[in-house]
Amino acid sequence: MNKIRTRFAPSPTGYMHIGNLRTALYAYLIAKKDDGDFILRVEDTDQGRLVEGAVDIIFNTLKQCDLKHDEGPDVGGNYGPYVQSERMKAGIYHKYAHKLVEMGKAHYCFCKEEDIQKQREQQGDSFYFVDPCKKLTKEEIEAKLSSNEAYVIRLNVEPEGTTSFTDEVYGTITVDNSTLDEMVLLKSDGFPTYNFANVIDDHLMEITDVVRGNEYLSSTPKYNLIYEAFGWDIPRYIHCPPVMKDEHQKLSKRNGDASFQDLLAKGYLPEAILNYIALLGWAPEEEREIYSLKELCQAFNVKRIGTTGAIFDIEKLTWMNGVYLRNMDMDKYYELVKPYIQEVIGTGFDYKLVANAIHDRVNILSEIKDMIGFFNKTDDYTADIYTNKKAKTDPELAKTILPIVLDTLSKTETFSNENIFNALSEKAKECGYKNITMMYPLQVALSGRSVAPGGATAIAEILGKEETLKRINEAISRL
RNA sequence: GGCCAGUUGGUGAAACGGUUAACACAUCGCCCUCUCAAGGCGACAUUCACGGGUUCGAAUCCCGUACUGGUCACCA
Repeated sequence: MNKIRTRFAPSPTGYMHIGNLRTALYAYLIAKKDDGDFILRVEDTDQGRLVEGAVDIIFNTLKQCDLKHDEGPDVGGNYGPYVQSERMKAGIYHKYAHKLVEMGKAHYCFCKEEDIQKQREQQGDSFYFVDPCKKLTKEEIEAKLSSNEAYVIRLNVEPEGTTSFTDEVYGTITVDNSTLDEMVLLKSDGFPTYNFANVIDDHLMEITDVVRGNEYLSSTPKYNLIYEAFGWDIPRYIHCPPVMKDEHQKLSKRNGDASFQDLLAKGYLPEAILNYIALLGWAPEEEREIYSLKELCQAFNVKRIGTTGAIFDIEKLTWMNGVYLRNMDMDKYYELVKPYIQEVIGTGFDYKLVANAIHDRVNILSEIKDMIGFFNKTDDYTADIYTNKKAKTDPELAKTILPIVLDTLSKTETFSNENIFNALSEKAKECGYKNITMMYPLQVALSGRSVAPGGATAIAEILGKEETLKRINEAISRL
């Protein structure tokens, strides 16, 4: 069996959105599952729609996701992407288009846009373009060519019969040839159409498995006609269901929907994003959802790709991101979280202790900011937040509790979480309070919040004895 | 409009003719607990878009209807 070769073939027209990335992921996984090759090819044949920097975004996104491609032109010792506009300069597409004309499988067309429009108006809904240029004699064509008349090259298609192909996901699909038009292969600006360049390159690059979005499902027979015209083998097709924004709309860059870059900026991890999107439209055999890229390579199976659009659910991604953060090696976690913590509280506090305090509650990195703001300065609050059902506390009780806490802590020598906790628990027992009745007012005094990360004693440790006592005093004076 | 495809809970989904219709997110309870989380436990689709068939038996097979999406470019 030939080595599996897949490719990701985006056009550089903007940001990389999640649906795109998932297609890249699937292409990668399909190749890597069988130790095959993954290729990156930029399809920039529409010069009008190019977006500055889009190639870099694609390139960097794949890099950040660790979706490495296996070959490409040499760029400073690394593999760059194949770029179709570069390949065009070498005359590849031009050559193959003209070869098809020689073979009698394609023809020159000199029609203007108005000519086609006219037919469209005459025929109405059941429009099928009949190209008058097909009847041109050799001499007429030569004459037009030598007078530099603009032309395109169109594939010859007989409108009789049917064409069918088998997609690995959607099964066998048959269409009427009368629905297939004589598509343009080479545009009048000399560029190949996407369809044509795509087929030529897939063949030349020996792509065995074409992985792409299901919007190409209905044009696949047209591609096959090109393969057949050349007498080339048709690849396996794997059309992926769309990733949706909601029930009706696909995820798109135009609406500013979740792009990979946006998610990164919000503090989602590439590994978590990849893991999550793998599950949109594909289901593993095992009852498990957390997979590293490597594990995904093993577990992936084309047969389990679904056929329905999947709605992108940021809540589940958020949960999964939290799982990654919690399961991560602690040193790695500290490094990751350090800049977010220090951005808010500077270097005055031990960032590792803060990191520990928020470890179980951070799902996305951008949440950290709001979580720890009170370390700098106690939040503004009103006394009514001392009222807590579970702790059975209220502002009145706080007036008696807080001085006890102050007294206890001022006598605590080694100001560690454990020591503080033990001292306070003991005191609580002595006074006949539940722990929480002591702890909750302390938390409020230190943070100004009814909800704070880590627990009151952990906060006290981080703040240090001096600051802790100061804040308790302030709190008492406010009551 | 023609053609192609899809339709299991709020969401991702499993099930390959016979199960109480898995599992996960979300939601809601309870437990644990120094708040919130995290963790543990439990609840949550009398039903698989609808209507007919086939079958002892259908979410699973067949037909029709409805709805949704895709596609009909010198865009990808």
